Amino acid sequence: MADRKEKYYITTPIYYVNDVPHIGHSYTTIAADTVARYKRFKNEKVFFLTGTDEHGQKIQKAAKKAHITEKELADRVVQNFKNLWTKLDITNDFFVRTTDDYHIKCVQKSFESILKKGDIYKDEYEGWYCIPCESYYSELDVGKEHLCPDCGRKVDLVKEESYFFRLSNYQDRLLEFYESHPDFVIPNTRYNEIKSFVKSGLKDLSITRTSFDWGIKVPNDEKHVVYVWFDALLNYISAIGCNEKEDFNKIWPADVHFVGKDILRFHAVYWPAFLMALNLPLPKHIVAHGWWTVDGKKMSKSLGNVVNPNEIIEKYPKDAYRYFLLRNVPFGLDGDFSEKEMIARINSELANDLGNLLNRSLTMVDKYSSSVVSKPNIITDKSLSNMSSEIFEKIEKSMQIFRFDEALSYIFEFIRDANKYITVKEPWNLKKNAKNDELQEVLYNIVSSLKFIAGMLVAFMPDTAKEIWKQLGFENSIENYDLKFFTDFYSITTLKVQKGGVIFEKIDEKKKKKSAPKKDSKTEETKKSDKITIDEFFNVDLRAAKILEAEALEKSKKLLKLTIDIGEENPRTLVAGLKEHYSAEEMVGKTIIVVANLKPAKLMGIESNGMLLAAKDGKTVALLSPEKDVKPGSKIG
RNA sequence: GGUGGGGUAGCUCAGCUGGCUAGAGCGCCGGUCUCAUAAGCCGGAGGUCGGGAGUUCAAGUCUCCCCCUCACUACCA
Repeated sequence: MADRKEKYYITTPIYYVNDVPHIGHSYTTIAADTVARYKRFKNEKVFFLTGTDEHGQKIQKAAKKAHITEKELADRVVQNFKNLWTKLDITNDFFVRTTDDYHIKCVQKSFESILKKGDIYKDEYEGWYCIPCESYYSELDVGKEHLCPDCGRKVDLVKEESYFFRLSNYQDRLLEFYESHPDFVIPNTRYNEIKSFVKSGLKDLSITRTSFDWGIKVPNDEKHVVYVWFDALLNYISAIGCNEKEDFNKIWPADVHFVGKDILRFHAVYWPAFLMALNLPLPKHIVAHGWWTVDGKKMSKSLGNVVNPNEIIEKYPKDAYRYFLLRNVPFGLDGDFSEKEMIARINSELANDLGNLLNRSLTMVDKYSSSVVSKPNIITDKSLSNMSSEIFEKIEKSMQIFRFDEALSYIFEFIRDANKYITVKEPWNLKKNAKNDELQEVLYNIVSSLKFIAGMLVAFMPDTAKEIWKQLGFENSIENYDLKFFTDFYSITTLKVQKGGVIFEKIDEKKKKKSAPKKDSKTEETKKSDKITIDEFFNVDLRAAKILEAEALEKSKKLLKLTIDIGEENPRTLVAGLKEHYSAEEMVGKTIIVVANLKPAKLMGIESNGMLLAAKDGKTVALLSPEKDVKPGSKIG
């Protein structure tokens, strides 16, 4: 069975269509695309999958709000993703949608098969339901006081018939598997996290719902709809034939599932368990990457700093964007996106080091050798050739562990070597002194280096590689050449170069100004949709409150217990997460502003009645307080 | 609180199983070539390698304690 596998199978997560594509989506997809291209470059057969997750309550809600059907909504958003992937030249072989027929059938079939086996069973799901949020939470989520983790309101205990997946049965097998496959989860710290999560115990998983119906119906029990992960994860097999078609075994198991760290658990715990239940082999690697911050800040809609890849690639070359994302962050860690840094890299690495190397080299070939280089009979200086083999080896190692940043740094190390070589050899002097043989060799070495560089870049910056290729004067496109043509440094016999334009323009900071108004208009948009009426505002009862006592809670990292006067008969107790910013002593006597009509919450065993207002700016937290003395209990508004 | 990472030049980070005067890239300063996108190349700038103690002939590199930070988890916003 295993022998039938023919293709390197690589996937991105399927993206939820309740969202517009942002830098994070593009990063995962570009990373996967890079591996796909790299494998193809090495003459391996590849199957590269991406797609969309289109079911669930959120979509149902959003569609209702927009007065369209769920499918119409999904169709619309899917197009956003597809368009972006086209623009980024993503080379996926297929695009899976969870609303496609084959997927629905696959989920139903898989469900039935596990049901038959006994690892799916019907029971009652007891969940805590928050009506306003329309969401279920576990006992753990809601805590002892049964409050919604999102809005803080009381949740109701709801019993609902549900099908469960017997995840608890798989705990030992999973742990065994992790032990014997230490590179199953990459990077290592994530591997440790997963292991300890599973060790701490697994509960059976509720995998159906009856409370909404935008989803895949459970066979023979149609009031149930398959819930999230059992639907979504199966895309990885539904897209390639669901263990039915001839080709399935040529592709499955997946070699790499690329995921963000937020959905690692589902891929590294649930998914292998589902596969075990289906008697299918497990994927080779789950590779989890970090988050992107923007200019050091967390990306969020409210900050209005969500990076839209479409806007970036309008302003900068697509390859520069790919390069920056892949180069700037060690895979697995969180990365920071800033246009300033991206411009710095474009200018110094792409324009100065690489672009200029191509440019100066071809100019010399034009000037000194009528645009033609040929392989000399004897090559005396093989330093660049030797370095290229070393570099390629290093790149290989880095790519095996998905360290794109390292791989790129090696390529650019070689680019610097080539620049150095030119400086040392001084072709202009060879020309002046009519040392033609030596000059020919030097030019040949340089052009061969560029050939090597183009090959190494093909996975990371496809456009750039192609452009270099064209300027080097190759008649066939770069994809037509075998790996050997690149690893064999002296594979060029003769070449007439076709010098073209500059491949990376230098960017001055002026470009940045253009982005400013764009950001503003975006913020306005979000503001518009978020506007509330005055009545809605006054639903919140804001009051001035005087702090009578304050006490730091010993066991808590963040919490202070405050006793406050808001003009009521008895003082109230309020617990606030301020310990890291204010000491208990300095709180006493202050007049602050609190939300008085918030439902009580129990924190560290103490009931908190209300919430105080504070301004947060990344690290700084500042309490709001009335500018003049007012009576405790004064209304704000 | 538990677990697992980190804390090394202004910035981003390399430094494997302990061993010559602690490295790279960027930024900065100075020099230099001229084929080139005022690019390239060379040199410099000097960082208590988080703090303290210990092991050793020898410690960013091992041990212990402490501080800070990040992730996961718990608890909780």
